Formats: sequence, C-alpha cells, structure tokens
Amino acid sequence: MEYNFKEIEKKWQKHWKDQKTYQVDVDKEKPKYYVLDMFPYPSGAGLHVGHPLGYIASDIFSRFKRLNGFNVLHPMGYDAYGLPAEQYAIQTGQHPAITTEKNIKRYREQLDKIGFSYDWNREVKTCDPEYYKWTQWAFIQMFHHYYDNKAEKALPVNDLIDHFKAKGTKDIDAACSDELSFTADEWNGKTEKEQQEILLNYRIAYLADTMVNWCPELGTVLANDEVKEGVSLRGGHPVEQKVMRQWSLRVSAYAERLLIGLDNIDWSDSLKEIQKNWIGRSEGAEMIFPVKNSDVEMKIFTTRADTVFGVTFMVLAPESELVNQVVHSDHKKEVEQYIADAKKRTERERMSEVKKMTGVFTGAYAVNPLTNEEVPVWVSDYVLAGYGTGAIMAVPAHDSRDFAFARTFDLPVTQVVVPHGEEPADTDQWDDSIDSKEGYMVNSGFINGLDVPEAIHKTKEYIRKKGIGEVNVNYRLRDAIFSRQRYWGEPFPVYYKDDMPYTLDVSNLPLELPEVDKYLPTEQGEPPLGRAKNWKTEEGYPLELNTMPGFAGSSAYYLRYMDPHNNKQLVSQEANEYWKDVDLYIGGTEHATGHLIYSRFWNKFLYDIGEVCQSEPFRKLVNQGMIQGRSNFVYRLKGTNKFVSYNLKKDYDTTPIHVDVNIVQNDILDIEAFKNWNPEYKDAEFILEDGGKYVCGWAVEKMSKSMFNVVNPDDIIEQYGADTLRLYEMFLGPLEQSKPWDTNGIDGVHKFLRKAWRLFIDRDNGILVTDKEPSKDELKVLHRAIAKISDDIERFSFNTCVSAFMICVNELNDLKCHKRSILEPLAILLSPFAPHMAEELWHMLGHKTSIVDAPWPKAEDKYLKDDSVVYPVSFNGKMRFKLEMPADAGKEEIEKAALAHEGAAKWTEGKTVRKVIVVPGKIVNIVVG
RNA sequence: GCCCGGAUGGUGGAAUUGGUAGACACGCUGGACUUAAAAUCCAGUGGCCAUUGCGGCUGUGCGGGUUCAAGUCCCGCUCCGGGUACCA
Repeated sequence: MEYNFKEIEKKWQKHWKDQKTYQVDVDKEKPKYYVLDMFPYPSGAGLHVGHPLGYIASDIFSRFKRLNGFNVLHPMGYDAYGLPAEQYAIQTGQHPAITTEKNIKRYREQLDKIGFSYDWNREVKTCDPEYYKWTQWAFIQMFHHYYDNKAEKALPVNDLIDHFKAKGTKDIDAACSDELSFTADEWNGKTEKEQQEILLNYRIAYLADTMVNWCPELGTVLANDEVKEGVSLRGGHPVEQKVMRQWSLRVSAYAERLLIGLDNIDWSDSLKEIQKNWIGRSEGAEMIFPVKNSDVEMKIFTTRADTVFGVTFMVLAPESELVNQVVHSDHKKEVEQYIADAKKRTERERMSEVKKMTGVFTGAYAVNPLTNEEVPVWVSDYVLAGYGTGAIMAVPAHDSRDFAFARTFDLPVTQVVVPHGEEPADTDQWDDSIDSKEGYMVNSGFINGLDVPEAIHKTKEYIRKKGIGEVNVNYRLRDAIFSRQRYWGEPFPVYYKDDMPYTLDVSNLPLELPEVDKYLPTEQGEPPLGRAKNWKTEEGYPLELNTMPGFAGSSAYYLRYMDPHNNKQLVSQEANEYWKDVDLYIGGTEHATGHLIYSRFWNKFLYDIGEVCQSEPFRKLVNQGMIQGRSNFVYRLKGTNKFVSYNLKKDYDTTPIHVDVNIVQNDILDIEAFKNWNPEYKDAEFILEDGGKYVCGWAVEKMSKSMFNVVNPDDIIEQYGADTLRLYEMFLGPLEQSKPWDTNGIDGVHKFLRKAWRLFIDRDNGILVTDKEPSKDELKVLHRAIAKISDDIERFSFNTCVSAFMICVNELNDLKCHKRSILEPLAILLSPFAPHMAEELWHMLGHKTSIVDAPWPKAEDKYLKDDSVVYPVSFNGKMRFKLEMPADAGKEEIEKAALAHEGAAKWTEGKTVRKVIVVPGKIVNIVVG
C-alpha cells in the first residue's frame, strides 16, 4: 500500500474533530501544562508558509507533553480588531466585521489543514462582544483603582477618597500625573467636578491632557511602541507631537515591578534586554538650582551628580512650564519664537537634524548649589519634557550633546573628570566631550582626586545632607495612550456628565460597537463613533467617542482561554487556580515592547485586585525566527525582451527582474510557464546554458507579494501533505533563528516519511510488522532515538529531532527491521511531528484508541551502552587513526594499546612521546616532539 | 552612537560540558533499472596535492592568545541581523 497522505490526513482530521480528541477540561488528577501561541491578526492575504512555524513548534510540544501525561491547554483565537480591516472599510464601505469574519474563516481553513491539536471549543475573537465585555470590565477596574507606591499595588480609588476627606494629600504616596497638595478641608470644599478632575490625576486608567503621537494620515493617536523612527509602525505615516485630552493607562507606576519580574521568568536574554531598555531605569539625583533674582527653583535630574562642578549652563525643554517663569523680559520675544518653531517641527525633522543644535538664551541665571556659581539658563529641544524633570544641568566636557550645544553657542567647557593615566587637557582643543565613566575628579572642590563611583556616592550624600536635592530613580517607560480616534475597536464603557468621565455599571456590559454610516471622522472632526445614532446612556449622557487600541484585546486573552464561556467573570477562580499561567508562550519578537509589556502590566493589575493568582503571565517564552523569502531573478538585456541565464549574464548589460518562485524549480526556470506568467513575456527570447537550461539568480528577502516569493502552505500540503510541511518547517533550522524558505529541500523529508511508512507497510503485500524479538542492534537504534528526541524536544531543538528520525529510519531500514516492539514506540515518537501518519500506523497496528494518549517511550540505559568504544587517536591534536577498545578498559590499558598500534610508529618515529592524554570514553591524544 | 545576537562546504544546517569539524538533508557527479522520462536504488561529493600505493597538507569571518586539544574559552578587529536613540 502506498503512503496516501491526502486520504490519511483528511480521514484523521475529520475523526479528531468528530471525537473531540483535543477538547480539554480541568482535571485535578493530572498536572496541567499551558502552551500558547501569539494569536494572529487575520489579514486578507491569508497565511504564508512563515506563519505556521511557531504554531507547529508549539503543537509538537503540546502533543509531547500530553504523551507524557500532562493535561495540556492549547487554544487558538484571533486578534480581530485592527487597522487594515478598517482602512479597507473606508475604501469600500464594507463593514470591517464582515471582512474580518471572512478572513477568520480563511485562516481557520488553512490552520485546520495542518493538523493542529487546538481545542477550538475555547476559541476567542477580540471583536466578539462576549469577549470584549471583559476588556471593558478591566478598563472599569483600572478607572476605579490607583497605584499606591507604599503598598506597591493597585488600591481602590474609594480608599483614596476616604483619605482625602480625612487628611487631604498628607501621607499619600501614589502614582500620579502631577504632585498635588491640599488639606482635607480644601478637598471637602471642592465641587464634584473639581474632585473628579483631581481623581483623574491618580486613576490607573485616566483622562488627561498629554503629549501624544498624532498621526494625521491615520487620523488617530498612537502609543510609543506603535511609532518607530518618527513614523507609524503600520503604514509608515509621519507622526507629530501634540497635546490632546486622551485616555492613558498608568503603566509607568508598574515600571519597577515590570523590571524585577523579568528576573523570575524564562525568556531569552535578548528579549529581556529589549524590555529592560524600554523600561529604562536610571538611578540618579534630583538637585535644585535656584534662579537668581527670583523665587523660581529649577529641579534637574542627573545620573552623574559627581560632575556638578563642571556645570557651565542649564537647559530647559521648550515645553517646560518653567520657561515662562524664568524668561527675562528682553528675551521673551526670541524665546516665544523658538518655542513656536520647535512645536512645528515634527518628530521626524527633529531626528533627521540630530547633529544640528538649536536653542535660545532666556536671560536668566541659575545658581549652582555646590559652587554658588551663576550659569546661564537656555531653552533647547534637545532636552525632552517627558523625561526626568524637563530640565538639565549641562556638563559639556563630559556629555556629547551638551558639548555640541556649548560649541554651537560658544559656552565655556570645564573638565572635571580625567581618565586614569592622563593629565587634564585644554578643553578649547577638544573635538568632542570625553567619556567620563572612569577616571579621577579635578576642579571639583571636596571630591577632587576621587574616583568616579566614589565621587558619585559622596556627592549624593552631600546633597542629601544639605537638603539641596534627593536621590531618585527615573524610568523611560511612559504611560500608554489608550484612545484611538477610530471605529474598529472596543468602545469605552464611559459616559460624560458635566464634561467629566464616569464609567458604566458593569451590569450594562458589553457596550456594543454601534453602526455608523461611514468609517470616517465627522465633519466636526470627531471620531467615527460621533456618527452613531443615539450614542448615549439611557439617562441621555453622551458616551465616549474614542475606541480602545489594538493591544487592549490582546492583553488578557490568555486568561480568557482558561474559561472562555464564563459570562459572570473574566475567568473563574477554579479555572484560574488550575491553569495558573502560560507555561510556554511562542511568538515573534516584534511584540517585545508592545503586547508583552502591556499584558504583563494588565496581568499585574489583575493580580493586585485579586482576580488572578500569578503575578507573571508567561513563564517561558520562545521567539520563533522569521521565515524570509527566497526570491528568484531573471536577467533581461537592457532595452530588449531577451533574457540571459545566470551564469552567462556577466557578458551582457542586464536588469534583474523578480520572477515568481512557483515557476522555478531548483533555480531552473520553467520557460513555458514564464511566457504565460505575464503577457509582456509572451514572446520573450532566451540565452540558455550549455545544457539548454535557464538558470535563475536568487536572493534572500522579506517574504512578500511584491517580491513574488510568497509560498502558500496550502500548495505545499496539496503536493506533499501536512505531515511533510510540519516536518520540513522544523527541519529548516533552529526555531529561534531567522532563515529563508526554500521549497527545494522538501523532497528530503517527504522521502523520509515514505521510508518510515515502508518499514510498516509493503507496497504490494500490506502490513509487514511482525512480533519477533528485537535484536540488540535494533534496540540500540530505537533507544538512541528515544533519548535524543526526548532531550531535543525539551530543548526546542526540533531540527535535530528530524535528523534523528532520519538516522533512525535509515538504520532500521538497513537492519530490515519490521518488528512491532521497535516500530510501535517509533510511531509514538513520530506522532507529535507527523500526527496523521502516526495515527494511521497506530490503528493499522491494531489500536482502537488515538495515539495522542499513548505513553511516551522511555530510553533505557541498558540498550544504549556499547561493549566497546572506538577511540580517535590524535598526535599533537590531529586525529590519525581509530582504536577499538572494550568499554571498561582502563586508562593505562588504552594508552598502551594506542602506542602499540601499527599506525602509531609513523608518528612517534624519531620523536619523544612527551605526554599521553586519555579521556575514557572520548579520546586519546599523544604529544610528541 | 549605545545595547544584544550572529558569521561553519555550492545551499539549509549538525557538533548539548573545550575532545574525530561538516551529522542529517538539498544540490551536483557517476552508475543500476527503463524504449524514454519520472519514481526508486547504489557510489562519490569542503579545498589543494597525490590518486602507481597507503595517503599528505589545509580548513569553522580576520589577527593574536590560553590549552595536550579551540567552531566552542580570552583579547583586538571586520561584516551582517535585531533593538534603541537627543533618556541627562
């Protein structure tokens, strides 16, 4: 019987579905294991061959865990809100829900063909009201909590109100937008509106005037992680800075916990590093510089308190409130002009002019609290309003930006740190600031002569004692802007009364997305929801017009999978305490600063309010590498319709043109298919190689339509079957590494599957399996494979698993082994990788239940041990011959045998044997000279 | 600029703790079967030299070092990929 993958795969996919083979429930008798894939955004293009890579790996691991006795939760769903469906809706008028549903259906079809072990009963879609009800619910909780820095957790806003009533802001240490100070009497005397405004300053989900990334092209604001190099991540449209009243999440309150939490989770170092950088913790000092002839005090943040003696000027961010307070009347005009200009510059322009310093003098002078020296106060946009205090002390000798600024405006430069082994130098001669992380202090009063770290410590101590400032920690991580001026997202469960936001009662959830006539802003410039009819509460209060961003729905989906049909809670306590957290999370590294920060934040908040039992959501995380495209080229002679083959093109003046990889095999062009590919090439002529072939060039590029290098998994499955696709995706290389897809190698794994099949079933005579006793050699082959494959799966080294299978099958083939006691365990080993074939073989062997519940075989040492060891014998490190010795031979015995070996004389002749190294079981090295 | 990763045959990659570099595949070459092709099977395949013999030399981006032994460890570079960027 032939290996008929088409029939086999169809049959078992239907069987698994009918039998609900992959449905799981809480089972306290078994240990749990939760394997999660980053759920996809269902795009119109469908899946290409790069998408399932991580899904296949996680599926193999899930099946492996199940075979090892775990109750495995392995769900899948869709990140269904997103810009592409909405952009499409704007162009065509088609409701994004329809497009999205169509795309989901297509995704599902493609996924089903690959034979995944998902429990589809637990599917979630972020755009489903039953799902986003809990996204809205979480938002309401965030609105009603604040972050208490002393308790290091979120607490109810009602507690805060009680405190304000009794003591005002006294003894409050809470995360907030602005430090406020008022008494209980003052609080109690405020109007409802004033009180609500104050509370927004503390809420974890808050509405405030903030500097946002405004993208005019998309008509919406974006979060920091959605902007890269001054343009939007989606679409690449310019982004500008603008103050707008927007919803934000107080993620910054969790900065320290998000940082510390990284220590206890099993993520790759590179990913942890990205998150650490994004959080950007820096320890330093806040210092106060009084402004001369004024009450104004400039508070600055510095990590290098030791360099305070080298301060020669101060700089304020253009947006800083202090600018107005310090500016001298005769400089007012220039300063105002500068601020107006700075505002007009987009983020992008600011970046492209990195080297060019701009700024303006305010006319004011600040007093250095350590030296009492007076230094001029400038305004420049190289100082950011959002970081630290929006004001800096400039030390041009040891900071490259301060140095560039000093040179541009001819300000003095004072050296205070000298590198070890050098002498102080004339700063007028410098071309750049000098690195000051190591060295000794000069021109620095009481810290002269000290090393840098000691000087930092001593200065901090000094300023604390003198009350000039305090030691402080700053984070780069900002609050997440949570409003989008778009249609296709979760509506906020918020209404406005007297211009103040209030949340809906939880019993009114979900607040469903209303219908609109167009997916565009209103004539008044309101977001699309402004077009919705009757968009108000029963009492007539207007509802929020913004919608939530993409990351809202993806921040807690892993919790919803635990209990997807619960209409009373996000997740029941029972389900949460059983499934706890994600044991293995597989996905791309592109979510390092977005989703993976937000969901950790979201989870920590839910943990604080007692909704979930784990403070970190994803215990182990593996990033699969990108599958790149492998493009093919033909070479057209310039100005003709004639194409020259790759190896002959050097003699001609040619233009490389992308050609569809699907009409090229092993870099040989199918000329007829090429002529039919595009009418332009109908009458093309060719200059061929000697063998009459047209050879294409190739390059590794991004897999995309425009490069004609997209390979569709459906086509691969049609030709080779899902099991071959699964195996080949793994065989390509290490999971975490990026690598190009090249269909050419796929024959190898397909052949392997046919060979494996052949061990069980003969082409003509049917089943070959016998009940004969296995030989020692056969047992060794099997148990080596068990040991290697078990170990490699645990290490996520799936490519080497496939090699191990090939070696095992090749050897069993050589041994002509058709014995049940060898082949049955082999079928189980194979089942996570090629589940359809394994299931078919399993049933042919007479089993009535599915192979997914078979026991994973154990490697036994007694079959692995060899009686003898073949030692490579080296002379001066170079292998010269091999020597077979009994496994239990002693060092001396081995040494003697090696020296006595016939091959040894040649290398020892005329030389002295100086040393013999014998590593039992490994190697012999003889040092001669 | 700063931080993190990587570089091994024509190609994808293997070598898990320093111990036979190139496993396993693809491709290529030669052969068997066939009217022919496909499929299948067998042999060879890093480079150079010798192939009238065993074989020898060389080789993991480049230059140094440690070691009996280095793809693997250390120092200094080059190139490629990713992150981040006036973050004080």
